[in-house]
Amino acid sequence: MTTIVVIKETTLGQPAKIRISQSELDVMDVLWTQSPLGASEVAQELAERKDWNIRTIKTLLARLVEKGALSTETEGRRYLYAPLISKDSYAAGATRRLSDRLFGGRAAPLVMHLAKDDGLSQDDIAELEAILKKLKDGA
Amino acid sequence: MTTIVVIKETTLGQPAKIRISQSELDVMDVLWTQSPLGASEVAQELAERKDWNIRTIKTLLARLVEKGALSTETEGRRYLYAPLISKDSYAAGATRRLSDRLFGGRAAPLVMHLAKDDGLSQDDIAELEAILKKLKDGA
DNA sequence: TTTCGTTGACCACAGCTGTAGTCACGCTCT
DNA sequence: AGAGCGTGACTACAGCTGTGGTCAACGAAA
Repeated sequence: MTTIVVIKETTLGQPAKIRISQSELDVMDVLWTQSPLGASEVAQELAERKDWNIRTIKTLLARLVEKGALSTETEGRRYLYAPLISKDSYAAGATRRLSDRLFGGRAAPLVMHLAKDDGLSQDDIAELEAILKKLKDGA
Repeated sequence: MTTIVVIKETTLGQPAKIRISQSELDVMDVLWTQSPLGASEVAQELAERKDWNIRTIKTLLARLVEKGALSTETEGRRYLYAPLISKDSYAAGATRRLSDRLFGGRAAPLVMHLAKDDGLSQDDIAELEAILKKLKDGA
């Protein structure tokens, strides 16, 4: 007997290119900081930065669930939302895409852009040097 | 007599947040490499990478002109297109936005993401170290 | 001169995004 | 028991994006 195992694409490689829009990212940020939260709690957190109607936030939450970026858990008659993808992995993907797309995957020119225009403080520079040292030793 | 000089917003600060979409960026890339070019020449360059109908490319060119990302120059009865914003300045803006949005403007975590996942070769590391040294000396 | 291919101008249309509105349902307060 | 209010489900709608079609005009080829 032959067993055929079908692996969904979404389980391979990148976390299934979920596209998160700008506004959606604002919502994700809240839940990356603290989760799970209900819609109104998310709204409360966002209120400081965004002047959004609660419906707008609910729409964004629903879209994120639909896209597979958030999970829901029922609590009473409402949902509690929590991220399904970590900020770290999202950031890694976004960074890589930018680097590939604009700099042919090379990090140096990217860092140079950050450096220009007051992008890097002395602290940043020190921190980067530490990272590089570790990388060199490690590899 | 008083002379009033009106400086359009677009001439200040950032190059007037022109939003360039993914596909549009592919077109810009061609013209950043070589310009000015007519639509069919752009299409020819893109043909190697993209399977786009010439109309699609013309639409993208038109939209980029409309957005102020490209200039046109008439040659006979066709246009020659050329970038109005440099790849460098676009890349700088995109990098800064990413860094601000995802890493609170700090470069270090960004570089760490590049480092993970085989993002940095030994050459890259050496290059970055050189950049950092220059930055430290310069500042 | 008739035909043809190329060009920009304008149009199309579905999916994504930003930003809500409406609705029915079930708690909570009176 | 009735009135509000918060909840998710569904709907709306304009602007952007991806992708390409139509059309009239013009220059080249036959």
